[in-house]
Amino acid sequence: MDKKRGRPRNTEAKNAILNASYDLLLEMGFGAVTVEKIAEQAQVSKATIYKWWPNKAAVVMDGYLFAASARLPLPDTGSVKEDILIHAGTLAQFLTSREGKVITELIGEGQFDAGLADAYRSRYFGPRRQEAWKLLERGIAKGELKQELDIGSCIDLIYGPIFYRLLLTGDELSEASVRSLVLLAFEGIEA
Amino acid sequence: MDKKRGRPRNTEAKNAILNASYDLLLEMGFGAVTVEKIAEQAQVSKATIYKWWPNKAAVVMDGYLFAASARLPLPDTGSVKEDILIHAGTLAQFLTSREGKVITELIGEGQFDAGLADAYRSRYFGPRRQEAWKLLERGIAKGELKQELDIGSCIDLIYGPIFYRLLLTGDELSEASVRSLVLLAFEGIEA
Amino acid sequence: MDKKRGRPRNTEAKNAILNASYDLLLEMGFGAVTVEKIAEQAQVSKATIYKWWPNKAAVVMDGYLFAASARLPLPDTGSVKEDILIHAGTLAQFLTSREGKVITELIGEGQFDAGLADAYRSRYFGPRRQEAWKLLERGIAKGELKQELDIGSCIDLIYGPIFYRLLLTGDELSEASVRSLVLLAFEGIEA
Amino acid sequence: MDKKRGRPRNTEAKNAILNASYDLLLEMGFGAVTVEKIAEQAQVSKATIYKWWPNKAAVVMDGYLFAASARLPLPDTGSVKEDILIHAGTLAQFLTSREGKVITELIGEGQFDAGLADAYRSRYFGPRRQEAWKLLERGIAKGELKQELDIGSCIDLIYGPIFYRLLLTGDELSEASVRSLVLLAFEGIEA
DNA sequence: TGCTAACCGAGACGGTACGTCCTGTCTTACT
DNA sequence: AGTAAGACAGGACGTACCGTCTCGGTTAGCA
Repeated sequence: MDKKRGRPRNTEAKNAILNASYDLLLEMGFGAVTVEKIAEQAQVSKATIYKWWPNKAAVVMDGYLFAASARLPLPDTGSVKEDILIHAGTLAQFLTSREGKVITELIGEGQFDAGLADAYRSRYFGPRRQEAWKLLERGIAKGELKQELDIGSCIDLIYGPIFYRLLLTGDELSEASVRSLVLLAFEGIEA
Repeated sequence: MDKKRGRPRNTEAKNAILNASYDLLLEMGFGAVTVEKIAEQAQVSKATIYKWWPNKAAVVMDGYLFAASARLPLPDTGSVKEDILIHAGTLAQFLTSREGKVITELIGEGQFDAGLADAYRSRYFGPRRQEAWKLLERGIAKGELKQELDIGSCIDLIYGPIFYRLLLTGDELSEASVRSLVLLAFEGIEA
Repeated sequence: MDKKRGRPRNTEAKNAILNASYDLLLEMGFGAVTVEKIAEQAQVSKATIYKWWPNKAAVVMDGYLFAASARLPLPDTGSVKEDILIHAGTLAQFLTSREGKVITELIGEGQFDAGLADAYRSRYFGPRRQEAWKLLERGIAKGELKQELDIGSCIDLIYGPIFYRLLLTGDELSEASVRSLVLLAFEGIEA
Repeated sequence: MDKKRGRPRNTEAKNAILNASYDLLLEMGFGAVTVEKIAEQAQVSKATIYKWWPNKAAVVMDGYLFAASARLPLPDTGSVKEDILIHAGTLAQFLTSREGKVITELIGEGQFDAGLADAYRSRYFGPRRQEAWKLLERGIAKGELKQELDIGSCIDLIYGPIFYRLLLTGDELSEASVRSLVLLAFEGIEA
C-alpha cells in the first residue's frame, strides 16, 4: 500500500494555471504566451508549473484542451450525407473563429514538438475522429456510402481539404465553399 | 529613370546567406537555426542579414525557396488520372524525405507569421498549384473529368488529404495509401 | 579661374560637416552624435568625413573648435586681481552654459582618446592659457603678484578648482563662489 | 516585518562579477571592458548582471569602488601643513599609477552618465573629502590656518589643481610639482 | 502533540538568441 | 580626383524567455 505522504497537490493551483494559460492563449496567441505571465496571472510559482508540465507548449496545450471542451454536436438528420455536411460546416465555422484560430497555432507548434503533436492527436483530434468514424459507419450500414470504403481514408478525404485550406492556402472557409468541398468528396471528380 | 546609386548589393553575400541558411536548416531543423550561425557560416555580418530580411524566419524561408527549386516533374502518360496518381505519389515521397521534412516546419512557423505564410504560398505552393491546375484542365478537356468541376476545389480534394496526414494525423504516406486516397477522390464515397 | 579636375566643393562640404557636427553636439550631446547623422545633416557622404578626420571624436572636436570661437574677453581694469576675478567669473558662467556643457563631455571623451585630448589642449586650452599667462605676467611686472611666482602653477591654482568642481564634485559655480575661490588663491590659506 | 522571500541573492556571483569587472578594467581599460566578457570571466549570465546594474558603466564603477578601497593613509605629523603635503603627494602618486589611471576614465565616463558621477562622488570622493575636511579643521583649531576659512573651498584649492592637471592639461604630477602647488595654495599668490 | 514529507510562492540564476546600433571601410557611378 | 549613396564586417548593446535552482513557509497524515 503506498500511502500519500505530505501535502497533496493543490487542485486549485492546477486549475488556475490551466485557466490562465487558456485566457492568455486566446488573448495574445501562442507566441506571446509566457510561462512567467501564466504564473503571474494564476498567482502561482513558475516552479509549480514546471513541476507538472515539461515545458510551455505542454501547459498551453493542456490549458486549451481543458477549456475547449467545445465539442461540436454530431447531428442526426436521418441522412448521413446531410449530417456530414452540417458537421463539416460547423467545424469550419469553429476553426475560423477566435477560439479555433489558436488551433492552427497549436498545430503549427506541433511541427516542432512531437510530444505536443501526440497530445492533440490523442486528446483532441482522436476523439473527434471517433465520432466521424461512427457517423460514416452508419452511412455504410444504411447503404448511403459504398460498402468497401476505408473509413480512415474517407475521413481524410472529407476533413483534409478543410485543414489544407486552413493551414496552407489560407483560402476562405465559407459555408458554401465547405459544402461544395464535401459534396465533391461524395461524388468524386471522375467523369 | 531610377539610377542605381551607391555600392551595389553584393550578390555573393546574398547567395552565401541563402545557402548557409539552407544548409543549417537541413542539418539541424528550423528551431536550431540561428541568425548568428548563418552569419558565421556565410562569412557575413549579422547586420547584413537583418538589412535584407526582417527576421530569422524570413531568411530561412527564403533560403529554402532559393535552394529547393526541387520541382516535381509533371508526368504525361496520356491518362490524366495516372498522371495525378504519379504526381501525388512523388509529392508524398518528397514530403517525407529529409528535405521535405523541413517544409512542415516552415508551414508550422507560417501559422505564427503571416508574411512567412504569404511567402511560401506565392513562391512555393502557388506555382505548383498552377501546374496541377493545368493538369486538371487537360483532364476536363479530354473528358476524363467532369465538365462542371471547380478546379480549385479539386486540387484541395486531392492534395488536402496528403497534407492533412502530414501536418495533423502523422499517418503514413506510403505509395499505396496515397494512391488509395487519390482514387477515392476520383470515385467519391457515395454509393 | 580654377581648372582643377574636380575638387571645388571641398571647403563647402567641410564647413557643412563642421557645422552639422556642432549643431548636433549642442542638440543631443556627444554620446548621441553619430557620424551617420552628421553626414545626413551636412548632405555629405560618410566617406568624405572619414577622409579628413580619423574618427568621430576628431570631427566633433573640430566642429566644436571651429564654432566655439567664443573667446572670452580679457578685461583690463588696471588691477590684475580684478581682471582675473572677472575673467574667472565669465569663464565659469560660460562653462555652465549650454555651450560650455559640451566641453565637459569633450574632456570626458578625452580621457579615452589621447588624440582628442591633444586637440583641445593645443587648440582650445593652450591659447587661453597663453592669455592668462600674459595677464599674470603683467601682474608680476606691476608688483601686484609675488616676484618669484611660477606662472604655470599659478594658472593651475586659479583655474584648477573651477574645473575640479565642474568635472568632479558637481558643486555650484556661482559668481560668488568662483570669486571666493579666486580670492583664496590670491591670499593663501595659511594663517 | 519584511521577510526575505524567494531565493536569496547569490553573493558569490555578485563578488565574482565585481572582481571580474575590476580585473578587466585594470587589464584593458574602461573602453575595452565588455559586459559579455565580465559575464564570461565571472561564470555568470549576462542577464544576472543586467538585473543588478543598469548598464556597463554602473558595474564597472561598482567593481572599482568595491576593489579600490585603497584608502590613502592620513598622516599626522603634528604639522597640518606637512600632513597635507604628504597626503597630496601620495594622492598624486596613486592617481598616476596603473590603478589610479582608470579613475580618470571613470571620471571621463561620468561626464556622460549622471548616475555614475553620483556614484563616485558619494562613494569615493565624498569619504575622502571628509578626511581632508577633518584635517583642515584640525589646522584651523591649531591656529595653523586662517580662522575664517571656508573648508570646502580650501579643499578645492588644494586638490583642484591636481585633478586639473590630471584631467585636462596632462602635465606632470611629480612629487616636487605637487608640493609646489600645495605650497602655493598655502601662501597665496598675492604679493 | 509533534514530526516529517511533499507542496508551494517568490524570485535569483545560467544560458541562449534576439534584433538594434554604430563604427570605419569599401565599392560603385556620377560630376 | 573628389564625392554622394550606400553596402558591408565586426562587434557590443540591452532585452526576453526558458527551464532550473534555492529559500522560507505551509499543509497534510503519521507517530
